[in-house]
Amino acid sequence: MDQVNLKRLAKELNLSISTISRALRDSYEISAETKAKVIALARKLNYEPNLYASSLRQQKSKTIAVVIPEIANNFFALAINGIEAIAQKKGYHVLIYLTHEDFQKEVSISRHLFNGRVDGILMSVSTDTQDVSHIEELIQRNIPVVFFDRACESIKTAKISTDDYKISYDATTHLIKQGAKKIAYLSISENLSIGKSRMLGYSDALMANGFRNEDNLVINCNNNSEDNYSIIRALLASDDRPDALFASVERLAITSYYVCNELMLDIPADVKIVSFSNLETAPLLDPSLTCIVQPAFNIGKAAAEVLFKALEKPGIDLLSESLVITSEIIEGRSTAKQIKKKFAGYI
Amino acid sequence: MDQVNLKRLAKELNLSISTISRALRDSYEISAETKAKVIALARKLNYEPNLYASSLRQQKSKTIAVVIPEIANNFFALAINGIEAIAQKKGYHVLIYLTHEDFQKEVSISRHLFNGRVDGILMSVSTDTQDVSHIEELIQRNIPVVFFDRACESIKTAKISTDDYKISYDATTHLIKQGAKKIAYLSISENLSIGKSRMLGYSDALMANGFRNEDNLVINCNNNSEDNYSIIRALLASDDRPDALFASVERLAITSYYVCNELMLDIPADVKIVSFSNLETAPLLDPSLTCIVQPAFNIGKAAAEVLFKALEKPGIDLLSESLVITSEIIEGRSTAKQIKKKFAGYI
DNA sequence: TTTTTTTACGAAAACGTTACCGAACACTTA
DNA sequence: TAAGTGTTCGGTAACGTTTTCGTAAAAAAA
Repeated sequence: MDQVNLKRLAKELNLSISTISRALRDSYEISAETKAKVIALARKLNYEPNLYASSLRQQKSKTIAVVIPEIANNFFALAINGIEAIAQKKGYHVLIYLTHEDFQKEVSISRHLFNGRVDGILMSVSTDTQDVSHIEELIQRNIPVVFFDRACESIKTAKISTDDYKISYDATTHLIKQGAKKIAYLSISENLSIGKSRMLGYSDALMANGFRNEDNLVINCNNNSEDNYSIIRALLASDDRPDALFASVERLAITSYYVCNELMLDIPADVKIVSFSNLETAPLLDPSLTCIVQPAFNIGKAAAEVLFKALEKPGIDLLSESLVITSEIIEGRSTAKQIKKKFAGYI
Repeated sequence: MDQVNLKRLAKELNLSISTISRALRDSYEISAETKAKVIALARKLNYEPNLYASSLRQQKSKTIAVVIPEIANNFFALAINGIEAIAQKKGYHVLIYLTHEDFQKEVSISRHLFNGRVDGILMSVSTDTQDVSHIEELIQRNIPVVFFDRACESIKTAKISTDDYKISYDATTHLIKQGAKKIAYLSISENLSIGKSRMLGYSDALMANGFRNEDNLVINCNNNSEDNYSIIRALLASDDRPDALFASVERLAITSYYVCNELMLDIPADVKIVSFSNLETAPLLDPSLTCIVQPAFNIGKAAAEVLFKALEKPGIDLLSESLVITSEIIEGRSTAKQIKKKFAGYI
């Protein structure tokens, strides 16, 4: 019996297990001196409560899950940072699950969470999630789910998103102002709510600026980076190639840079590029990239805060806790008007 | 009673709880037909075992912890990817804890893990970890710990690292070959084992190439990015500034790029830069960055594999499972010999 | 036939914690 | 004095699972 548990403490102090438990939880039923003795011994022996026992007993785990498509992506990494900051403050543990944009994996992960593994879930769905019954089942089982960034519209719960429509509209308008005549939109998925909003912002901006319907040039990319390279290469190698790209996610912009390098296309003279991105090095790229920067850390924080609100007040109407946080366009040389000309200290 | 648990299944099938349990675990004591009935109902009701109950009973949790300094860092993000790949294959859950390079937080996290919260731990220590008693206590409590990248030398357990000494030696030699006369080493911590190895590789390479002792120019940076900016700015603004920087971690290289931009210093003509880095955009930077690329994904995978080996065979000698994986130098223009001259398609 | 073995299941005890129900004791109040 | 009240603690039943032990009934061996 070298385990440090309540029984061990009780035996050493000649007290009952329940007294020890209450002393450690600072119950009013225990005298100050007893509490002091118990706490002193607990500290001395490095007592840590067995989370599994107390979770089983209390039917709550002090743990939340974060389900995201990928982690090698600045947006999600920063969001996790925000989530973790709140969770650590609240004394919660954070489980990370990666779907790798695979719907089946997302379902399988959700099923693992069906039975009280976690108290709540923060989720950004994968690109090919259409059937949402696995998420509905979670909610039915009283496990609150809060979406951040990528949400399922049909599910009535909190969604922490950014102003995707407006900022896409603005970014497209920016491209037009900078002289772009033919703008391609690089899409990853039409299923995603954010995909829809972003694409709509793009096409509405085109219409508002006198473009015609046939100018709506949506290029469907996917989750395979080699495929995407081919797709974008084909696009930019064609005779009537666009003179501007609007990348709906960061990695499509990066791929576009590589393609431009290979095809010896000058950014921004031949092709202007704007992208959703949280790249720390965006200003250091050649040329610096015009980004739509989402406040990833704050999105994570906000999502976590809403989730904890739901955990503290069960039965709260989560749908009405939805939040829209504004993004920001950081201009780089990748959408500059003039012929490319470099000088140090730019940006 | 809308909970789906063994009792519920037992009642619906008129069987005992233990029979249900054994049927689901495919025990030889249960007839094929009973098993079939149980499994069918379990599937129909979306039964998922309560992890807390079984963890409590079995004294193991099918969960591992990953303790790292930060997550908004490509190296750690990729390492987690590797870890998660193995964990998901083995049916394990992954808890992420961030220390934010704060020793106290590392201790507090470790203490949380003292009592069976996880079956094993993968750890990359924070820069200011010197006292390692919290880690030793974990091992004493029979929780295997495997270090990756940043290890504590004094602790006798598996360390998955890269060839830091050799690759630093090579990188420094490369700088010298490219014409660098005065090379500064940007350090984050002398405590860290990897810090020591990297620094030693640097200084040994200097000595081997006829540099003198006083050429050993080690600049101590820290975890505050503003501090680092000032430190590097002071270094590069001085009259006898170095003509090359060896950044021991990625973010110091990025900061150096920003400083060079501000001071209008040309990379590589005025200052050459080489850095440990897993930046996906390194070849796209202006100029492209010469990187020491650590195989982050494989390090994570290898560390997880060693940990699972220990979990499957308790009592294994972890120290002898240590592994050294080789890094690779990817040359960019940031260490080019010639005066800066740009052409498309480079790299 | 009787005895042993095998098959297939049930009862119950754990795992460590929390919470409900008392209960002894001192003290106050009617 | 009797009844109520507050304080401080112990006993015990859960939480859902796994596992040891026991035991009927059926099958095999004697």
